[in-house]
Formats: sequence, structure tokens, C-alpha cells
Amino acid sequence: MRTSNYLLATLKETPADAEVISHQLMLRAGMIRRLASGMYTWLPTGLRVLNKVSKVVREEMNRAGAIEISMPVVQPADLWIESERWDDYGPELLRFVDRGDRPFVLGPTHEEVVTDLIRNEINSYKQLPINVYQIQTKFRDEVRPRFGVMRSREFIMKDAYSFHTTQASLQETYDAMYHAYSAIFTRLGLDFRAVDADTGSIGGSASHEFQVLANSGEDDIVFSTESDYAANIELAEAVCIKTSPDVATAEMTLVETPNAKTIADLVEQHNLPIEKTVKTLIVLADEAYTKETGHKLIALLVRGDHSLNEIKAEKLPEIASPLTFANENDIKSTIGAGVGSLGPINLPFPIITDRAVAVMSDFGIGANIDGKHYFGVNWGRDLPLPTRVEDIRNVVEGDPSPDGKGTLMIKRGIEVGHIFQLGDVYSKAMKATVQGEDGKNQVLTMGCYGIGVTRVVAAAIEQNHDEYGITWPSALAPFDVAILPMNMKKSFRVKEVAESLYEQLSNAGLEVLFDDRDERPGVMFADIELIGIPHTIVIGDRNLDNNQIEYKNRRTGEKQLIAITDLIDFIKNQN
RNA sequence: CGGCGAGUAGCGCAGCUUGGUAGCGCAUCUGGUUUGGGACCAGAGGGUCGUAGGUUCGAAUCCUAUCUCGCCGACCA
Repeated sequence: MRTSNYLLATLKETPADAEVISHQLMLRAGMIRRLASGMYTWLPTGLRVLNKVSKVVREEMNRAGAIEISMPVVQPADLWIESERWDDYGPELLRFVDRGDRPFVLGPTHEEVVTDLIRNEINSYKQLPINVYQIQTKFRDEVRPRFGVMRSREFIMKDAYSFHTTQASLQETYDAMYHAYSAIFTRLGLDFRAVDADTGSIGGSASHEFQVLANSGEDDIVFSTESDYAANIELAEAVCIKTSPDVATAEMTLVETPNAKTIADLVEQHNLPIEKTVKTLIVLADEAYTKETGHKLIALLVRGDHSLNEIKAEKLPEIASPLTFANENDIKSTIGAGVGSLGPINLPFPIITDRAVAVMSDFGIGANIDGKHYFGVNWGRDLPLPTRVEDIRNVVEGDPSPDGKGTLMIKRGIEVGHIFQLGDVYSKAMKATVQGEDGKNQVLTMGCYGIGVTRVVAAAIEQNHDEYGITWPSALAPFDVAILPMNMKKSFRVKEVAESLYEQLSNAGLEVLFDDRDERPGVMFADIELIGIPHTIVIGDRNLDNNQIEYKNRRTGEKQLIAITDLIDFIKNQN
């Protein structure tokens, strides 16, 4: 490709609305342009990278036995009504009607469509298992799109769906996908981890996320220092080694705390260690639970220096899902005190205590009287021993690993892949059955496996950039080699060599960007470095006198002189 | 959806408080010089100042409404 015949579209200045580095660099390198909030046009350079991701994904999926198909972006609402997600999915699902007033959705995912396909096409257990996938545009009307293509509304996803008659068969495909994903992200040159994950609203049993490590990531992922334990913080179990509280040493005293509305205030104003404080959070009870017991509210106790894990909390049967905090008025009218002075004392509704709180001693709690706290509180003596103890907090660095080996550390991750064992959630709702060996119909068991193709591009940049621009791993680079001729318009010799090398390198199967613009060297260097082409060859009269050209490696910055005749072999031997 | 902020040339911004008919840098175009790290000189084009309404002799500037975008939070296969 010649730059004169290409849309380079590089930007010298960083657009003001780009926050994270990948977004900035994608705009500056001329990869994407924003069309509307969360919607981007892919320019030639961006599309080339996107296609590189797709290529690797496709190769590994095919190798793992998946079959490529393509399903429509627009889906009839009927299928969503049938799966009951029409009501469950919420406003993220973009809905509209066609000219005949028939309801449709813009597909945020394709479980319904693929389940419909399979129930129609597959009739016998003999045709199973089957694993179909597509690389397709999705649309989710995100509440807040951000970070460029990292969290956009329209995006490209590789989504695969497998169908089985047995759990063992599902497990086999799931394992194959796990390995395929590992192979994909390894080939793409990403530093990633597979972590245990929550199945979220899609449901199902086992699930792993593939997280690319990056500080700008939106997820917290947890690792053991000693073992290969890794999990999303949403799921990571907070283990409590201590089995009982220490012996009480303090007396319970009622303390005036008129200016302490938060744990931080309390700690600062009353010389109380934060791990001796208890946060009391009031949430709504599950409707069925309210019906059964009459309680509308539930109190959750978490140590002052810990944070509530909402995912864990909402999985408890007595708590409303999604987790909803009680509003200030309800709290006031039920307890008689406002947020800031709440505690587990004399509460007219059930309490769920975090494991770490259940083994505390001499601690401080709100008195349920505005402006007052009790200090020196102890279980058993001052308060009834907690009866409902659960793991409801987020783990913190230094917590013991749930597998008993080492302690935990936490890093940020970008979720680029997620695999699920769905079970029969969709196949049951949509009556996807096949005839089994015994002649009876049986409901299929499903797995689904996603990769955020567009997000991978952004994640790769988060991990591979420097002060000059992007430093692509070779599998992702939009071009393999850039040819920069110095003063080609004046030097016939430079032009001749550049043209010849362009042809030779291209014929050798390399993707070459030949910068044939009449630009000053600095401009060319800056653009090529910004775009992140791994190998640059500089052709100038200076070195041609010795029949040499200069080679520069983007990632290492190393330069060396190469004889023209050796160049093709040299480039091919890189990587 | 709540809080905050921003919409002026392709991009980055100034002008707004104190109303007088729009400017700077980069980019673009023309001519010339220059050519191994984002050149220089001379000239040129490009903006209904987000939109609608109002106040006024006169509005980018003041008032009202509205739309869009971003950040934080809530939300999220």
C-alpha cells in the first residue's frame, strides 16, 4: 500500500474527549472516528487491525471444531418474548418496529436466534455436539458508553454457541474453547489471565473470563501469590481464618458523634482503628421473603475497611435482586435514625453479618440514635451472636487465597473473552430438543463463548504503547513493514531502490506500507511510529552509497544497517 | 437516571464577566525555498458561534427552552 493511495488520517493533537490511552491513540493513529456516542467508524488502519484479530479468532475457532455461520443483527421480538428476555433484558436492548408495526430488536447477543436455528435444523442426538460461531456486529444501548471502542454501543463480537445432550459433552467443548481462547490471546501477544467469573444475568453454571491486564481495566481480578487461583473480584471468596472473636477488653459506651456521618469521619474524629468499625448497610428484601416474613428491609454488616460485594449479596435468598439500597426515608421511619448512625443494635429486621465482622471484638457501631455510636461493643455480651453469617464482602489484597495457598493480590483487567456453561436455560424456554438414543425427546444443554473483537484492539493498545504511539504485537500490526524513502522526489536512486524493495517485500508475502508522500522525514517517522508498524526501513542516499539501508525496530527502537541484498531474508527472520 | 463540565473553521483553543457583526495555533490550497526526526517565506480558502425562541437599534456574548458530547456515580453476557 502506498500512503498516497491510502487514508492515513493521523492526528497531531489528541482530541479532547478521549480519556484512556487506547482511545487517544486509536483516534490519533487514524484507526477510528466517532459517529455518535458509542458508535465508531473504522478507518483503513483500524480495520486492518480488526481483521487481524478476526483472522486469529477464526483460525483457532475452526481448529477447535467450531463452524462459522452468520446471523442477522436485527432479530424478531418473538424470540425474545419466547426466551422471556423481552421483559428481563431492560433498556440495553434496543427495540423498534418495522413498517408493519412488528416489533424487532437490535441483537445484543444471539442465544435466541441460534437456539431457534438449532431446534429447527438438528433433530437427532447423532448430529451433536455442534458448535457454531459468528463474528458479528452487536448493539447494546449502554447506559454510559466510554473509553472509545472499549465500551461502545455498537461493537463486533465473536460469539459461539454449542449444543449437547450431556453435561460431559458440554464440558468437553467448554474445555476446548478454554484452550482455544488461551491460544487466541497468546497468539495476539496479550498479557492475559483466565479467571473464575460470575455468570451474571445470562445464567448458567461454570464460567471463565479472559482478562487482559491493564490499569485502565474496568474489572478487578484477584490472584493468589502462590497458586494459579484467579477470579473476578465479583466471585472471589473472602476467607476468614479466625474462628471466634478475641476476648472483650473494653466496656460498651455510648459516644456522642454528632459530626461523624461516615466511617472515615468516625475513624478520624474518635481515634478508632478502621478495622474496629462496622458498616451497617440497609437493603431491600426479596419480595418472596417479604411475603413470607413481613420484613421489607435487611441489614448487612461489613467491616469498616471492607466493601460490600453486591453480586454476593444479591445471590442471598432474602435479598432483592438487583440489590437495592433502602432510601433514607424508609430507614428513618423504620429505625428512627438516619444513615450515619446505623448499627446492628435493636434492629426490627434481620441482619446478615459478614464473616469478618462475626469475629470482631471491642468494635464501634452506630447506635441507631442520630449522632451517637456505641464503642467497645462485643458479640454475645452486648449484642446477640450473629446467626446469619455470610461472605458478602469484596476481598482485599493480603486476604488468604480461597484455595489455601498464599495470599491474594488484585489487578485491573479488561474482559476480552467470556465462556459460559449455559445449561438448558434457553433450550428449555425455546423447546430446543432432539430425539435421543432411547427415542425420547430431550432438551439440549448449551454453552456460549464470546470474544469482544473490537475491545481486543483497544486492550492490545493499552498494553502496547510508548511515548511515540502504538507498539503492536506482530500478529496485530496493520502492516508488517514501512518503507520510508528520504527525499525520493529528488533522488532517482532512492526512488528506484524504494520501488524495488516495495515490490520485493510485497511479493515475499509481507504487508508493506510505502510512504511515497512528499513529506519531510520527521513527518514520516512520526506517523509510522504512531501507527506502530513493527519494522521500518529507511532508504537514503547516505547509506545507498554502501548499498545499505537502515532498519529500525519499532518495539526496541534499535537501528541497524543492512545490505540491500540481505533485506528480504532479514525482515522475514524478524519476530 | 443523578451530579459536574463542554458545544466557536477538519483538530486544539481564545473571545462571553463589561453586547457593536469572529480570532489564534495546527491542518488544507497556491507559489517559491527546503529535505535523515513533526521546515521556512508569501498569499488564499474555510465558521448561519449546537438548535429554537426571547430581550435589544444591535447577540458568540444576556435570558429561556432544547439537543448533543464528555467526566464521576448508579448500570453492565
